[in-house]
Amino acid sequence: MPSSTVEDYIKRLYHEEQRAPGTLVPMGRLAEAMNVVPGTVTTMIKALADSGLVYYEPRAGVRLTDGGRKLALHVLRRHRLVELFLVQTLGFNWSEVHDEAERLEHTISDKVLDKIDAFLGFPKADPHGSPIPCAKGIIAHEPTQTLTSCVVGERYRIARVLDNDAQFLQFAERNGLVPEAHITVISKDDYADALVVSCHSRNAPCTLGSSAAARIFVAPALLQ
Amino acid sequence: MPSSTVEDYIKRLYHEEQRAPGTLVPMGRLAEAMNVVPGTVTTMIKALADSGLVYYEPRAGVRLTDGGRKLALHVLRRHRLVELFLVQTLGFNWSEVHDEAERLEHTISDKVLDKIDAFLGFPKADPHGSPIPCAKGIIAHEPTQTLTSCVVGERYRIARVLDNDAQFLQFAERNGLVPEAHITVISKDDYADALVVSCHSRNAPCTLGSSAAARIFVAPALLQ
DNA sequence: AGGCGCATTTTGACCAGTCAAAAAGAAAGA
DNA sequence: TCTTTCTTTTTGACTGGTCAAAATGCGCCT
Repeated sequence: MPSSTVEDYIKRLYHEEQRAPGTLVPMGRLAEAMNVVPGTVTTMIKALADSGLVYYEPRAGVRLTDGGRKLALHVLRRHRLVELFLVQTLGFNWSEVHDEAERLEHTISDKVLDKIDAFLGFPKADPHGSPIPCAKGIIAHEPTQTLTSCVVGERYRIARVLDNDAQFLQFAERNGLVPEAHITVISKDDYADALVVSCHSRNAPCTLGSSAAARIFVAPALLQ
Repeated sequence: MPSSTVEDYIKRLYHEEQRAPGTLVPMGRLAEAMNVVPGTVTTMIKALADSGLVYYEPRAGVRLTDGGRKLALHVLRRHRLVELFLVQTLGFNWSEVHDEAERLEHTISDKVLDKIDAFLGFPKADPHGSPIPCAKGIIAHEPTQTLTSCVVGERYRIARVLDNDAQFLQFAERNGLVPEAHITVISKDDYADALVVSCHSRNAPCTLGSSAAARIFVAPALLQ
């Protein structure tokens, strides 16, 4: 059984890989993501490489092996099912559940996980729109286009909102920026580093800085 | 925040104290309960004494302080609410949930715990009949009489079945020996170390050895 | 009182995970 | 090519929790 520390490294590494697919993740980046000093990462990654979860190229970086990816998706599945469960069944707000899930994802057994999955009706996505990997470790395509690269005037559908900042999630909810909402970018100002987005079924448009806009992923609008 | 190891020591100590109220728990007994060697317990108990959770008398034994008891009851509350939740909401059998709860009890936050408590309607007891401490750390009186000390021929109500052995729980369930069931001890044979118990609302009586009988706690029968 | 047996404590060691700080590589500029 | 700078690795140390085995203390029996 991998320790919860190991699971955390693997999960982080998965996330960092997503941000720049096909490249090795540098140790420094992983250290920052894990909130430890670089030396600690070097030590840990060597151990993970020995146990076959990652491919490690000294002084270049690190990448998940197939086994590592499988573990990452398993952790992600637990995380996202727990998040949805907390929101759907226990009535939590979507901004509160990330930290809770961060701890619970390491202690939920497969047996409990399967019961939760069935109880929720085998859901496809968590409350933030992130796809839930299935038990076999297959995950739906995660959208890659964010608000920052939207064409002004086009209609889009919000697919996913990054969940690691509770404050931002509260802001997003207040402004109707939630999965499945349809929106249009009204204007974009590259110099001010900001854009104005109008949420269909809302009156007041709202303004986002680019780092906030980058947290919102979009997909093509549904017809009509 | 106490580590989950600390919580485990405190919880075990609470259980051992229950078995012989008012006396110091010897280190050896705690070592056995925790499944570690005695030296480990000595080290750990010294640390717990330093942090004020236990009173430690060298070479005599150890006992919870008020602070320690409060923590123990908090852990117990988590354990029992989780057990009930797993049975009631996720459809687990009462024999499966002990081990799951054993891990989850250390990662459930107060926030989640309160939600579960409300979701279940502020229950008073877990699926095995053990009382659930309230949020303030007050626990209902746990019954002390077991099947072994029942008067032959008298009617009793099963109050609680110890939950630490899944096999036994399955056996108990098969024979109707569950909380709130009314039973009568039909005969007792001290030399054979066994007794025969008849379960009201069942046809066939069943035979229990004394160590099994000691796992079943009874209370006065409800009137007719 | 003297010694025996048993529970307990001490000692030294280990593993996982971490940090601080020194050492080593690599890349890039002059 | 030489030097500077930045990242990465190494080294030594520490914490929490554990074990094995030796040392200690206590009660009890004769």
